[in-house]
Amino acid sequence: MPRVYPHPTPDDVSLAKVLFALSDPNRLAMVRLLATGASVNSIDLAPDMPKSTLTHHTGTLRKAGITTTRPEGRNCWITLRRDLLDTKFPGLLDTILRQVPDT
Amino acid sequence: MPRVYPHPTPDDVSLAKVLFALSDPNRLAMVRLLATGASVNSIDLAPDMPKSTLTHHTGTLRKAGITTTRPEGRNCWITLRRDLLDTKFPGLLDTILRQVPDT
DNA sequence: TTGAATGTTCGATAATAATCGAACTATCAT
DNA sequence: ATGATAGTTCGATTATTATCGAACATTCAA
Repeated sequence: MPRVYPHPTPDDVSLAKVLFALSDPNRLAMVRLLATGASVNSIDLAPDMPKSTLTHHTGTLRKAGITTTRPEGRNCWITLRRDLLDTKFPGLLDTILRQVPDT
Repeated sequence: MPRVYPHPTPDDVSLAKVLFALSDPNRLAMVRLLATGASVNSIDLAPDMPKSTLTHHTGTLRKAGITTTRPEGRNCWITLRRDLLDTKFPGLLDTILRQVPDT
């Protein structure tokens, strides 16, 4: 049975959950790596993070509506849901990605 | 001894903490009430909330750099730190306040 | 088919946060 | 002074989240 990753529909995406997901430094760093729009192998989002912790964070981002997860072989390709986020929360992503990582 | 409310300097305000503070529905609702820029009596930010819980949330917003708290008599006047937020995270507040409360 | 690699799930634990009553301080009105 | 009011602090409890090892499933390479 292949792996399946549910993604919330736009109506199910709430601002509070998006903000919460982005408020974790680990996840914020992941989102920055996805800023170009390219698909990134999940393992490259946090190479030094324990596997189960990585799964936790990628799942949090996905369930919040921030990312898509596409399985391919043994890997997961992660992308930003820019279209959804820009439509639903115009400017939010741009504002957040404009920040330098530390601030 | 009069009450004193420490406010973080701009350099001490981090995006992650701001996002976290805003990710709570109660606090997000408070920020919406402050959107006009007017000072709001703290009690009016959540009239039905227990006092100690209200103190907790107003303190979280203040320590995150989102609001100012100015004591006057027995009351506290709360304002949005729009200047700081717009300078440090341009567009963030506008984006968030543009949203309808439920989404 | 065997073994290695990737990711998930489960379970336990630690850390953090939310909630709120009670006691307290400060302030104001009378 | 006395009492009422607003807000804080403290402490306890509950809820949520983060972390991560171990066992497991899936996929791929040899």
